[in-house]
Amino acid sequence: MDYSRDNMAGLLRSHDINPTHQRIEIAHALFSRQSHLSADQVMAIVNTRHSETSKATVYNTLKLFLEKGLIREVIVDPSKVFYDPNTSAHHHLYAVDTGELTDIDASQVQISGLPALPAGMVTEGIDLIVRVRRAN
Amino acid sequence: MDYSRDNMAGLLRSHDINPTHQRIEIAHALFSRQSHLSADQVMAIVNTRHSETSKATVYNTLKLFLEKGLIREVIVDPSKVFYDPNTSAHHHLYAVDTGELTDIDASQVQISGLPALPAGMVTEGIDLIVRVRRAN
DNA sequence: CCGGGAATTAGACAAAGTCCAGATTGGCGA
DNA sequence: TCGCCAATCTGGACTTTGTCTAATTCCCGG
Repeated sequence: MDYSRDNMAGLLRSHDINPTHQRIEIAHALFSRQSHLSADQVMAIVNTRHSETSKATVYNTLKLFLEKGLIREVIVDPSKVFYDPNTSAHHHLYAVDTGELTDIDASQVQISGLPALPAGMVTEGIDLIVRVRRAN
Repeated sequence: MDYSRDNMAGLLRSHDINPTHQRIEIAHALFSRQSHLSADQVMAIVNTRHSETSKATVYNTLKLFLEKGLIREVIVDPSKVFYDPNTSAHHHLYAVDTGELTDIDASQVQISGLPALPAGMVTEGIDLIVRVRRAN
């Protein structure tokens, strides 16, 4: 995959997002790493050289990417949300002591026996989180 | 089940927790309702008549109950943690628009095909969250 | 070059949760 | 019963994550 800045513009456009400088930088930070980042981490990466992007823009942009289905939100730690550039079906392995977050491919995993949804409700997503820690 | 205040003392003792006034009130709030409460909600319930328990104590006590295995933590909403007096195996159904959180009995649900854990790691728990919203 | 809507910004603000030093409590031995 | 001591509780300052707003900047079509 090509995650160069140049290609980010196309990616954004294909998701109906106006590609601006800041948005390209933020997309690049997430996609070139292919890892789970918090808003804080994204801000730090984007502003390494000199301050370029404000906090408000980082939060707004991440929310926009989320709405447009470009990235996913992973809620495993009460203190911060992680953003995941991998939107294909997958689950997560969370090391509670180190805070490390890894993907689990969903194609091997089967979940069966879930009860029917309450009437008038639709599933927005199913999150499966395996919490692990060092054996002592 | 008897979730009277009198019985809370025994419950706490059986989990190796010194039963104090405040701890009994907090346990009573959670267990008599059998529902998922946030720290804020616990504090509001405990202090309905007149202020009796400080914020610090509520947070400390919930953390203590958690360590001692008396309650569980449910992380579904980035803005607040819920505490669950039901520690038997079960999953959760989360209505993203209303914030309502319901239990899913785990006995009917099967999860298969999870990959082996990394060496030296043990599972602390598996959280399965079904996110739903109103169909439009 | 100009006007206007979209995007960005700094900084004030809000809410959840943590921390600390001092005050209170309650159980126990004398 | 009394006084002591460790455990517990407290108010309030503080931190962190995230939101909001009003003012500015950017960019594009004409």
